[in-house]
Amino acid sequence: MQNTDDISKKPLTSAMEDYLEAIFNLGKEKRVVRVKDIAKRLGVKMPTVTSMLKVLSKRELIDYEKYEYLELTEKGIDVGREIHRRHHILRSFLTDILNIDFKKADEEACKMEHAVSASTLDRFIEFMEFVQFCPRVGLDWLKYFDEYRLHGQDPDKCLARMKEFAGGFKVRINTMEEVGEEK
Amino acid sequence: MQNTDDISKKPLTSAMEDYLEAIFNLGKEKRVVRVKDIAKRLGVKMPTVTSMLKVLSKRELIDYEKYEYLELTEKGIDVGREIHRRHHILRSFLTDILNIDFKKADEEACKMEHAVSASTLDRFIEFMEFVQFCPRVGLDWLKYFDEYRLHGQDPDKCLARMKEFAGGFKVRINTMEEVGEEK
DNA sequence: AAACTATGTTTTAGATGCCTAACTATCACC
DNA sequence: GGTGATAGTTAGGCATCTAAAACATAGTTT
Repeated sequence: MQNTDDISKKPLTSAMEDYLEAIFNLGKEKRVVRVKDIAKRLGVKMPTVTSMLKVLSKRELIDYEKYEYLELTEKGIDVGREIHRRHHILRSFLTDILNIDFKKADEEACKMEHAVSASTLDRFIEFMEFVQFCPRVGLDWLKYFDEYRLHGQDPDKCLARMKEFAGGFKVRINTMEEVGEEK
Repeated sequence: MQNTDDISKKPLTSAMEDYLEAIFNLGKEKRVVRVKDIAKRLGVKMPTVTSMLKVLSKRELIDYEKYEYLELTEKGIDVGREIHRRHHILRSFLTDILNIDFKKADEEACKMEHAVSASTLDRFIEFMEFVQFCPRVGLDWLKYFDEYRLHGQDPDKCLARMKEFAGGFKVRINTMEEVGEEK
C-alpha cells in the first residue's frame, strides 16, 4: 500500500497550493498542461517546476512520469479547485466591495488565498451575499462608498448624499427587483 | 555592481516582519525584551530567535550585542509599528465587519498582514470608516448582517427586516434635516 | 566564592523553494 | 533517418527558516 504514515497528514505549503491552482487552471484552459506553462504562470524557471512536480507526485496530488503529460489526481483536483475558489472569492471582495482594480486585486488575492481559513472565507462570502442581496443597501450603497473614498468624509457631503440615498431606498424597497446598475 | 551592502533595498521577509512586530509589542508590554519571550510569542525555539536577531542586526533593524538586552532601531520601530498597525486594522475588519471572534480574527490577521499591500490596506480602512460613518447604514446595518448569517437569506425575512430598517432609516434622515446641503 | 538555575549562543543539520548551467528527450520537418 | 529547435531534466548551489544538542554566560542562592 501507500506510505500512509505522514504524507497525508502534512499540510500543503503555499507553494504547493500555488502549483496545484496553476495546474488546475491550465487544465481548464488548454488541452495539456506543460512544465513551461506552469513556469510562466507562476513566474519561476522550469527546473523549479520539475522539482515541485516530484514533490506533488510523491504526495499523490498529480500523476507524473517524466517527459510525459501530467494530470491532477482526484485529491489534486480537490485542492486545486479549492484554491481557485478562494482566489476568486477574495478577488471578488477586493474588486466588488473595496473597488480595487482587477489586476491589483488579482495579485493581492493570490497572496491572501493562503492566509485565509475556510471559515473566514465563508464569512467573506456571506458578507458579499449580504451586501448584494438587499438591492438598495447593496450596489447603490457601494457606489456611495466610491464617492466617499474620492471626496473624503466631509460630513456635509455625506448628509446630502444620504438624503438622496434615503429617497431611492424607499421606492426601491417596494419593488425589490431589477437592480439597474452600471458604473 | 550594487551587490555588497545593498541591504537597505532588499525587501523584508514575512518572518522578519513577524519578529519586528513581536519585538515592538513586547517592548510596549515589558521593561525589556528577551529572547525567550520572543520565542514564546512566535512559537519558535530560542536558537531560531538568536539567528534571526543576527540578521535583523545586520539589517540595522535592531541594536543587538550578544547576551545584552536588545532594542529596535528607528528603522525597526517604523517597521514594527507598521506591521502592528496592519494587524490591528485587519483584525478590526474581521471582528467588526465579518463578525469573527477575536481569537480567530487575531490568528487570521497575523497571516493576512503579510499578504495585503499598503494600498489595499488603505481601502480596508476607508471601507470600515465608510460603514461606521453613516449611522443608519452603519452599525445597525451590520447588526442585520449578523441576523442574515444566522437565519440564511430567506427573502421574506429579508424583506421584513428591510422594511423595519427603512423605517428607522427615514426617521434618522429627517432628524438630520438642517445640515443638508448639496455640492 | 562556589554552586546552581535560567537564559542565550553556537554548531550542525534538515526542509523549502528558488536559481544557473549543462545535459537529454521529444517532435517537426526535410 | 537525420537534425535542429523546443521542452524537460539533472546536478549543484544559495538563501531562508527551523530545531536539537552542546556549550557559554548571567544572575541568584547559599
